[in-house]
Amino acid sequence: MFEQCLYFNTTSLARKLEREWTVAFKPFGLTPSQAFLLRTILAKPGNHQRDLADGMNVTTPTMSRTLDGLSKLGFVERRGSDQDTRGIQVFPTDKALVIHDELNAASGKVTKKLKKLLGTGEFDDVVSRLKAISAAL
Amino acid sequence: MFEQCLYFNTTSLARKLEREWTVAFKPFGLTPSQAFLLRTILAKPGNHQRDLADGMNVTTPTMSRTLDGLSKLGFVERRGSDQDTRGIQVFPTDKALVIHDELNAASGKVTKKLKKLLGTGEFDDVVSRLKAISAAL
DNA sequence: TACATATAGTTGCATAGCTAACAAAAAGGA
DNA sequence: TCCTTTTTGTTAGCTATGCAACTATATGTA
Repeated sequence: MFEQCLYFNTTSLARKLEREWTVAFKPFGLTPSQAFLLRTILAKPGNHQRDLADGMNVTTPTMSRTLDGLSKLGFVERRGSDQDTRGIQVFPTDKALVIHDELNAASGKVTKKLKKLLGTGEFDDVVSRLKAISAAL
Repeated sequence: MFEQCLYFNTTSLARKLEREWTVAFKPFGLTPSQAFLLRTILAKPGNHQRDLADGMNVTTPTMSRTLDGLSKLGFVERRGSDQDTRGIQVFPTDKALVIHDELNAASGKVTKKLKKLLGTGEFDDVVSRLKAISAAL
């Protein structure tokens, strides 16, 4: 029915990938959204929520709530910004630092598996095209 | 950070497309999920919920609740199957038949816009690849 | 300075999606 | 036939996501 629909095929694939990554991050007690956000925070501590939201392409309410979750789990800490008292900077806790490498390793494992399944060339090519489409929208 | 990640780019694009299609179906009072499901039901009335769930690549609880929504809006009707009394067949109501053409027209309009933006060749190529990846997973 | 506008975050309320647990009916086998 | 297993749907409870509305602070301008 929707074989040629970009929306249908994109969202459908997104659900399949979501299931794949859910399994990968389960040992950490993290959902894919939480895990990817945490990886971003670990890679660059001190980002403002606004920038995190832009970077992950979600709205600020979504970012606010995902951070609530990570905060409750003890993986991140929010501190008021010095430069702009409206803004809030986000930092990883020690608990997050401990799993940093394992988290990246788990991610790398899934990517490797998918690349093997699809072929590295095909994998990279599709990702590039997806990025190009996102940029065009 | 996740420039080369299939999951990240797919889900990110999915969110952007979701926003695009949300606007398109708003005049009908339908969300994209509801609208695509309704189009499926209009195209082939009498499908069982199980088959609809498989076709849309969602779980049965999700299908059940999306149908609850369409049912509450008066667009679909559920009838117990004769062959298998466990099963439930789904039919469009007259209210749905009335908007059938407009719904497809609205969808076609968005697709046309996206094809123009991305180029028809690129569009079709990406969709084919997404389908291939879905099939491989 | 004072007021209007813009920006950062949160909260309320909605849908979409999942897993787990359940009820009911069908299918299969001893 | 009777019992086990499988299948179909629903319900409960969770996260993810969005929009609208709100608070608080910053910025820009008269």
